[in-house]
Amino acid sequence: MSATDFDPIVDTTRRAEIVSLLKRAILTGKLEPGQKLNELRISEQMRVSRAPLREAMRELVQEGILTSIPYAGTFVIEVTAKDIEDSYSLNQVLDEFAIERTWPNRTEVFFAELDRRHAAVKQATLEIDTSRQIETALQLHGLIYEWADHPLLLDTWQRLTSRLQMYFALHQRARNEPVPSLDVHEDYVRLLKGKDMKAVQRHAREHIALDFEELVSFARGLEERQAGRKPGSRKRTEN
Amino acid sequence: MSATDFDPIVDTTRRAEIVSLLKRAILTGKLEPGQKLNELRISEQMRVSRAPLREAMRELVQEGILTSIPYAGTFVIEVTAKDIEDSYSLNQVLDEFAIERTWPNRTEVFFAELDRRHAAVKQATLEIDTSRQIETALQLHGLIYEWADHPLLLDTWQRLTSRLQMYFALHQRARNEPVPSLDVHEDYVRLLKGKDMKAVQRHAREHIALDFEELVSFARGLEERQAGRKPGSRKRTEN
DNA sequence: TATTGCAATATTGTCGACAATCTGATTTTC
DNA sequence: GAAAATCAGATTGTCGACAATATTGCAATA
Repeated sequence: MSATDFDPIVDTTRRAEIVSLLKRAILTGKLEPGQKLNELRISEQMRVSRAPLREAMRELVQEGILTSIPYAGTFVIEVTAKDIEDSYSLNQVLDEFAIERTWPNRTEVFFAELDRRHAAVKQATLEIDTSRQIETALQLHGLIYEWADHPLLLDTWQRLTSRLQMYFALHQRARNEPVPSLDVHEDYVRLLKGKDMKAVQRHAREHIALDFEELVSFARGLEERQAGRKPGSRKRTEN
Repeated sequence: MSATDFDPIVDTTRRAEIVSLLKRAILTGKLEPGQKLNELRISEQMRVSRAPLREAMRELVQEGILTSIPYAGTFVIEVTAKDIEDSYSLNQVLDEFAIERTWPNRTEVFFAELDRRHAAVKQATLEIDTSRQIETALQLHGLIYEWADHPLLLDTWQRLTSRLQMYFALHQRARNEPVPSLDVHEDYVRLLKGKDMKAVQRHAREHIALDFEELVSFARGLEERQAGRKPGSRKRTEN
């Protein structure tokens, strides 16, 4: 090994750029659920041809945040209360597993990173940009997946995270307040540093349940409003 | 609602066609791990332009069975023993959850389908085409996911299944025998019809463990042989 | 009036060609 | 002779144009 370790060069292809732009737009709620993505318009706005845009969209379809109907269009996924419930229940299962796997890997570096991310969460609560709060909270949460030494699990969770981030952003956008539960992180971090693995698992189960409670009821409200103007199943065409 | 319910029209786009062709080729082992996919060659063989082919490849990259390096190429994923172990451990976790979710949904229709798939497995053992055995076994196994009423879980499992199918196919291709454990399915089906959910979960944990044991040791062998000629990290170039 | 048929338009799917990048061999330089 | 520079070939990434398909509005019809 050489004296210094270098990170791999960033792959700078238009496609990758487009992916992150689109993803950001979707996860922050700038592109609303159900909205159609007009290829020509977007490619013109981005000053890019449709080829890399379409490839990027294929990726996001497979990632689960877009859905495509041949010859009809590609749309941001709709969000139902059941979607959120499902994400929640799967998240519970994965969390428990991730904690189990990460448990023996908690080195000093781990704890340092844990503190760093926890601080970032607390910092974000002071900022104006509410989406930062979601982002930092999810990053704190993701630590147990990154240290699980289980790429497949990490990948699975990241896919799930995309949806979670979208749900939280939607909620935040509708009401103008962040999802509650901020001091819970204190307990979470403290438990992760402790010796009782089961306690962390229990805590993850319960504390996250709180956040979701709010989300689900929010989604139910959304659905009822949607159901009201459902007949016709309109598709929005803007951007 | 009309008198009869119609299924949606099949979407027949070249891209979708290509996806299933490529996927089949990879999952049956016709395309080997590490192998590079030459876009021009494949597009000519399929009599298709590179655009839909590339889009199809993007999907499979996201699906996790291809990996792409910008300006270098797209390759079939390599298979390490750890990959298989990880797939196995995640599968265990998901199985337990799927069984729990499916448990209350076991209607008569479920049992009928269970028997049908079990029969298909037994049928496949008689056939020459060994890949059918893998396919039917995985389909039997997938039933608990299809009946879990949890699209996200199903999606997650299907992604996992792609890998599993690939692993089994690799094993089968190297040695010329199927993975053992055929009568285990008898117990599995019987338990699924019973009243003890925990028993099914336990059984899933243990019986699947057997299959994987063989796979992992097989992969270890592969790795050692690869390690021997590793220096240079050669990439195969044939189709 | 509701439904069907048809034309016009918009949008997605696909193609062939060009540009950017990598790879490997050859030449140059020390 | 070995390392660096250069160049040709091959391959991937991107582009603009065309083909296939869906949608919309209006007229025709019962």
